[in-house]
Amino acid sequence: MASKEMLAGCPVQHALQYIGGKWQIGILWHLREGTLRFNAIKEALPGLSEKVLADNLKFFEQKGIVEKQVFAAVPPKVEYRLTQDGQTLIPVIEKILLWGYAHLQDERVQNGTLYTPATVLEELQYKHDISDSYKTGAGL
Amino acid sequence: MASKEMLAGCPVQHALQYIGGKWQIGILWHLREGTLRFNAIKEALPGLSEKVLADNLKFFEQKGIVEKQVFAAVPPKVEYRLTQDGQTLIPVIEKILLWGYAHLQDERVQNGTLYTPATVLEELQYKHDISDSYKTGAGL
DNA sequence: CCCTTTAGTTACTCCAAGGTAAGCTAATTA
DNA sequence: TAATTAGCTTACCTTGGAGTAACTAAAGGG
Repeated sequence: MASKEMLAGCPVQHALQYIGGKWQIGILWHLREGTLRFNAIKEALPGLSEKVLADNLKFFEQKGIVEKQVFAAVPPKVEYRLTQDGQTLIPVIEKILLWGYAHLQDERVQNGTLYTPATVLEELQYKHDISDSYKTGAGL
Repeated sequence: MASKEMLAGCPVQHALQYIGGKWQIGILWHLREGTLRFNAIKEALPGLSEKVLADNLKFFEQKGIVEKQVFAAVPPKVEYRLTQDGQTLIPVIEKILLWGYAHLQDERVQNGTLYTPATVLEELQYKHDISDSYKTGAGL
């Protein structure tokens, strides 16, 4: 994270440190509603390895985006939650997610992969598909 | 672009194809208000090489995000503009940019690098600094 | 005594995004 | 005749984000 050759002070490159990684948005998104244990995040994001998750959480913690709470127990229990600062990223991520979802549908419509009329989708999508999948985390 | 191992159908990874690259947001942002020639984009983004710009424009064109118009002339004249589809990314990018700008300021305030009271900034920033730098492209 | 559990760490590899530099075209200009 | 221009392409190299797998601690259960 935080590539060496970055234009200092560029808001784009700054923001990309937090949301440009393959799993960063997914991790933050799943933390949006509360506290999660390490394994809970991992299981919410199939394909995400322990190493990458640990790396990302360490980065977020160091940047004040995520808080870590360690319980003295064996086996270990560690909880992660967004800080107030971290919460500010959620509306940004929402926008990205909405675009991704909508554009994915458009692509399928043009491919003929999706056979539901686009007009129906436009009605449904924002009221049903998206809010549902946001709640369940499906597709993330 | 479009990494091989991508979870098919994941809206996050889909969106990151378009905004996750180091220069993608910058390129799209500078095209937001109209048509630009190849070199105009290049000069607007110091550090961006011709190869990377060409690669990105080719990707965007292929994906229907950007339109290319070639004029039969020597030396060549080529213009790029956002498609309607491409325009849908601008509000997303705006959100990212605003967050990046604000968070950058917060960082400086905490570092003591920035000596203007935060309360003053909150008033000014969204009405002056940001809209100005957006218009001039400063910091991109 | 060994297995399981959680939350990691360490060592290693890989690949593609990105950076660097040179070459190309063909008409115009000095 | 040589340089300049715009918009690329090609070849090459570097880097770091991400993937894989093995290893760890310490308590509790079978």
